Amino acid sequence: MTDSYHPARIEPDIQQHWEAQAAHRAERGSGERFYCLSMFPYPSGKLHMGHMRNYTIGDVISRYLRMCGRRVLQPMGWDAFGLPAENAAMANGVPPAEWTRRNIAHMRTQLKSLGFAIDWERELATCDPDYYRWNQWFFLRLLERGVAYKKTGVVNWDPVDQSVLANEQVVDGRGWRSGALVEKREIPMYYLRITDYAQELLDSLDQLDGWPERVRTMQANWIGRSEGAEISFACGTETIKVFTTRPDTLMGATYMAVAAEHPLARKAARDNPALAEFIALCQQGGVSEAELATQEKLGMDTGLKAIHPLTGAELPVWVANYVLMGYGEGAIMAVPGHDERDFEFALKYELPIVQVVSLPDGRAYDASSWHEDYVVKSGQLLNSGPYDGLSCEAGFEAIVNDLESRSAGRARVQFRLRDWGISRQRYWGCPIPIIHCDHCGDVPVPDEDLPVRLPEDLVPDGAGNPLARCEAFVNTTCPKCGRPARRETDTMDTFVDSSWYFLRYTCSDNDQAMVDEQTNAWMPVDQYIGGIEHAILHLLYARFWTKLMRDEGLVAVDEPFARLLTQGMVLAETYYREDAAGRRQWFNPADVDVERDDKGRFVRALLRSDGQPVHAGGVEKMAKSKNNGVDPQALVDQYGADTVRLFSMFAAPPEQSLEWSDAGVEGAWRFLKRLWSGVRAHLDTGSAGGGLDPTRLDQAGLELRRLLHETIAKVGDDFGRRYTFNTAIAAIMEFSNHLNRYQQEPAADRSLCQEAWTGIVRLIAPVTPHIAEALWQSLGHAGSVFDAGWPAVDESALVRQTVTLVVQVNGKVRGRLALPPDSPREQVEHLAMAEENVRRFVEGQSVRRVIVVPNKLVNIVVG
RNA sequence: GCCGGGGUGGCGGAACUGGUAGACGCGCCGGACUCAAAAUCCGGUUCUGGAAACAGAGUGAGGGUUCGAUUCCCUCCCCCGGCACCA
Repeated sequence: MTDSYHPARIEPDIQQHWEAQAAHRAERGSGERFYCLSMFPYPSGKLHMGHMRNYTIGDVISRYLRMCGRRVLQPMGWDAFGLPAENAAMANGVPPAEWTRRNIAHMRTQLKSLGFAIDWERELATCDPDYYRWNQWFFLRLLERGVAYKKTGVVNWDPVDQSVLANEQVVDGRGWRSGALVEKREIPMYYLRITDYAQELLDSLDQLDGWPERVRTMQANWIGRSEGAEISFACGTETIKVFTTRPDTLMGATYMAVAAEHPLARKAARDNPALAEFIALCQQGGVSEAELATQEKLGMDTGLKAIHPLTGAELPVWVANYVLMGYGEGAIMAVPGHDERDFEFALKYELPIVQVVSLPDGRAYDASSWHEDYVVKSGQLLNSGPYDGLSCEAGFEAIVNDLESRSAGRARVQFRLRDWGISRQRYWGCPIPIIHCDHCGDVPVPDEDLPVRLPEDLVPDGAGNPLARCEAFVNTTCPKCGRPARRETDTMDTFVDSSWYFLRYTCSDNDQAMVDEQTNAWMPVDQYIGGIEHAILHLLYARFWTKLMRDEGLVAVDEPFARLLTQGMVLAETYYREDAAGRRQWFNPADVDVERDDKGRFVRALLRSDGQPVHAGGVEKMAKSKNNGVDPQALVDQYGADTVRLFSMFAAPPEQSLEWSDAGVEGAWRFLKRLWSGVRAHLDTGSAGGGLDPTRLDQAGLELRRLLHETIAKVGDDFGRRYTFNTAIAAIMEFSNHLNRYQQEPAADRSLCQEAWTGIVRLIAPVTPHIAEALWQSLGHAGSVFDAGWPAVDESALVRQTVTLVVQVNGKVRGRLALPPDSPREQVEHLAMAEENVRRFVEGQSVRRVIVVPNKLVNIVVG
């Protein structure tokens, strides 16, 4: 053992040793299986702090459970298809395949240098044909079952680049490269019927009790089940079908509104140029919901009249940009009296507003301004003819019944969730295995011809999909009739790739089948860890895909992830200077020095290169745009993997955002140095001397041993149940402070010190595995610390001689009592009253109550 | 706009079931060691008053429930995540 801690010397050796021993192979061990999965990274170039944090959390859990005797699978792979590779190709002229594979190689090296207990034999990349062939194979099964189907969908269209744009490529309504105004355009796409699974996806959320409540709530709201009615309004020879959650307010409907894309709107526009112009206006802008929901409400009368199915009254039909074609029927009955958006619209276009539900406490209705209580369902119907006086519930039922008897409507459940469009007009993705034949139509590629390989040498240029221009790919023959035909050039949404990768890890060596019996042996994933930003889409699609595979008889589980941990973002301070035009130039925190006053408060920040001040821009998510990224690799090179791992686990609990601090890293480094020198000092005193005999310990020894076993209990609880690694580490630090102090006493018991150090080394091992292995051997053990087992709590060591009770008067602390545990209530009260300081506050007042919480607190209520 | 989450010392955070607010770490202040510096070690550190004992205030703002509220309820402010083609 060296005198001081040198991570650069020990870490590579230990990593090589693990590799030589195949220490992280999932088949090792004999205990119950545990599948610990971290969300796989997009290979963007190099590891960032978010990855580092995510995988450290997974590694701590994996290594802790491994020490507890579980057989742990911790795999790793690459979410390797996607837009950034195409953007990099445009910038550098390098094919996405080459760029991606180079990034993977580099990031794999980085992950290895961090010492994660990953079973690398199962590694996969979604851009490998061996992986994506199964996307294609399963897509064909879904097509056979009718789960996959084709229909048109709306996309962002850049008229200059002649390209479909992703939502993030639309900036302020314009294409990010061309600057052209973006238009909505309808194109044919493949969809998956996730709405057929909406009810099951909603219902089984209840079983996911290992998921954070907020994620379940977000998913439930996303699925958005609502009970209401479908109502048909005659409109000339056509019918306008609407869905409403408030059929009870039908008598308050004063106009109809349809989406700009609604067939009726298009028809009406044919001989109405003004309306056609308005519809064209609605086609401008992007398709994202945030954009649609925040735009100004606009509308135009079509001149058409719809017939109210109960009263026969004529209602004007409007086109309105707040009605979405993608939700419900693309048309609504507007009840401005009891819907805020309809109200706003009616007020703007001077449409009639009718109150049909009475307000609570007989409040007066005000048709000139909106009030929240207009949507309440607790009142009685009025202005509703035969339904007057009914409650909303009764009115709902009566009106739906009447509609049904006239074949003008029925009760129906509607989901907010829409079917999943999986077609992407992009090159770097999994080809959709379809061949278009002029004679046979859309023909699935036969299973034996899979995979449809993506050519890997194309370079996108931003103008459309290069795959569509790749003759060698596009031109083929029809599998049915053998005549010349064209391949589909759309690729799959990358969410398809990430919807089942966790299944493939369990059987990645099987080239005959998508999954096998190993899959059912490992599934479900016991613990899934990833960013909160995936709370809805990725997790919902993965749940859905798992159910699809279950219904195909491929997997046994209903739900893929038993327990979910959503980690927070990694943040860092930002610094900038403003130029004359008000543009900000951002400086990396590593290049800035901070001056503080003598109370440690921030005074100013100076750029190291020129000594001149910069502005502090607050703490933000690490991002290229703010130049506040901290490179984990630089820190690993400087301090070693253990220090970086330790700080990232210590600085915040996993669910919260983590603020990066170089000074904090320094603190983690100091702790590991003290740990090293503490063990070193212990070993320098000579032999540990026989076994520990607790009965021969003095007061200080008993106290230290109690702290040791309290710490073992606390750390095990924090690692195993709470997943609050920060408090586990704090407890280990606290105990090691005590131990360092204790072992400097001349009367310190050497055997107790030995027990304590071997305890600490095992407790910290999941977080800082390299130093733990090294110290474990220094303390005289052969073999790996991860084979040593988790330390056991000695219950007898936990017994306390005294407990401290707080004495309060009227809820304010006025004194403390040191008493044997479980002292009788009378004695506690008596001693509390006798306290000098307590008497001062009780004197002259009458004692009304005395509350005693055993072993904790006495509160004397006076007054 | 809609859905979800958060706000505690100079800073990151702790307080797990309504019971001592500020564990642990950073920073800062003072001291030891050193020719000196770095590193290391020891002590102090919520704010206000006080030499101290101690007292008062204090968990985004305001109100409520309770013997007792960071924790439960109501109203408001600010920050962050998601919104279906970023992953």
